[in-house]
Amino acid sequence: MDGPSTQCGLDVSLAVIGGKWKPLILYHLQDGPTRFSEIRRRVGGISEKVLIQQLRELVAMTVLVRHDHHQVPPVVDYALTPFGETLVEALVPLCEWGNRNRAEVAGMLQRSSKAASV
Amino acid sequence: MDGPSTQCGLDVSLAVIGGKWKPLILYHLQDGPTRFSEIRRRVGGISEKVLIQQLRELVAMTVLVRHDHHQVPPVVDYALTPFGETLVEALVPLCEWGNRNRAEVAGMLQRSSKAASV
DNA sequence: GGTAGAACATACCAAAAGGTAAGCGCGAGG
DNA sequence: CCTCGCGCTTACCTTTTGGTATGTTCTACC
Repeated sequence: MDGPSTQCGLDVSLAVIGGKWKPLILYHLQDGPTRFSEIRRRVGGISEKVLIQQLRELVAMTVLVRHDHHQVPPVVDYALTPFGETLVEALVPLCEWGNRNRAEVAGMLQRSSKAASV
Repeated sequence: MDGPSTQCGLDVSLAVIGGKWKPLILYHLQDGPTRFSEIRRRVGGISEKVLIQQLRELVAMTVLVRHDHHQVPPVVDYALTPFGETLVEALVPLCEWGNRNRAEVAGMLQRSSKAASV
């Protein structure tokens, strides 16, 4: 039942980084292992529920590893796996594209009255 | 009101290629101007309503141009703009990543019982 | 005449994604 | 003792997204 859409790898990537937050989360994990609350602060605007959800999914895809320090109060951090790092690298051009065209895109979003805080 | 998420360009890119279909559509337009019905066939699995919707948005973002041949029955085609081509280029690594890891990711999706026709 | 196909529009619906709010066990700090 | 913060969980609700079904205009084909 493979549809004709199975020729390009984008469907695969989208299955991994789909959603509003995953790419952002990965981006903010580039500097090494990061604690849950720190990720939350860095990403900004994401709710705890959604963040955990996304982190779990990324861990399930072996893009991240969760490290529980077994302390109380809880100390847990998340880090990119080598596999995850290859993903982040594939994400870089898109990130740069975004930076290059931030102003332009922001302007367009405004004009189509879909204004956001971009 | 800029949140801390405004440092990386991914939010901008996501604003343009967000959604389940846009990256696929762009991919399938690489070979030049393509007619509506042909895009639909190539992408596969997308409904007319959604395709038109996505195409309109991409046109609004000046990623695509719509060319109406003013014929009846209707003949219309869509093509990447130079701007759109830069986007597609930024998408290439992600596409390659997907192809390299198709099997692995497919396996993981299965194991997490989220099976799809990937 | 009936049908098919082009490129849409429109109304309505279901599913998914995301958001809000509350609470939990527990230790540190006031 | 009260509260805060940690890393979650749960229940519930709203928004977004995508999908289905149908209709439209017109031409070509059988």
